Amino acid sequence: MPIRHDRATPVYRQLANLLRKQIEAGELTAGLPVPSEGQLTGEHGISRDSVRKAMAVLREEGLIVTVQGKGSFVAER
Amino acid sequence: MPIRHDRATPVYRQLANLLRKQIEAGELTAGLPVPSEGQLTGEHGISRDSVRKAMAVLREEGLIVTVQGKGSFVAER
DNA sequence: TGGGATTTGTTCGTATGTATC
DNA sequence: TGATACATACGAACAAATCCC
Repeated sequence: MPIRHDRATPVYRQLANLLRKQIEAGELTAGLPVPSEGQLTGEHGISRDSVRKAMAVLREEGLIVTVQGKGSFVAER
Repeated sequence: MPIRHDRATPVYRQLANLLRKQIEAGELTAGLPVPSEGQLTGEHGISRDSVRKAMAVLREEGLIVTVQGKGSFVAER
């Protein structure tokens, strides 16, 4: 499901929802990296700003852990 | 002409324009290296980010070729 | 064999400006 | 007014390739 510029749900929330589903479905595995900011901006055609906001949401939910210079990783649970 | 932080033309575009002129004027010769990222950041007082964006522009224009660990070189034509 | 220096490649961190809704 | 979104710009850390001694 592509991300839309629709006024109902912000782009960054759509991405956060998408990634959350992939984590819960096990498509993104604990300990392994989530696609990088660059990857996600390219894949979805959105700005880095929106990607980072989405990651911030997941980080606050405890679903990912982020390390400067390395990437974001699916949290162990 | 020094590079300015002016909002009309981004820093990285200014540098791309500058280097393009030097290539077209033959001041930077085919097969020889373009100044390194470190050189360009120092000379112009701009960030590596901006330098790399400028190089990306010239690379897409086919004016330079870049090799990791070696540098960027003026393309043969 | 090894290590150090240089250079580009990749990643996240932060801030600012602009535009839109 | 505030939230959203994009672009620009600077920093910082880490990774990989190349070169030389």
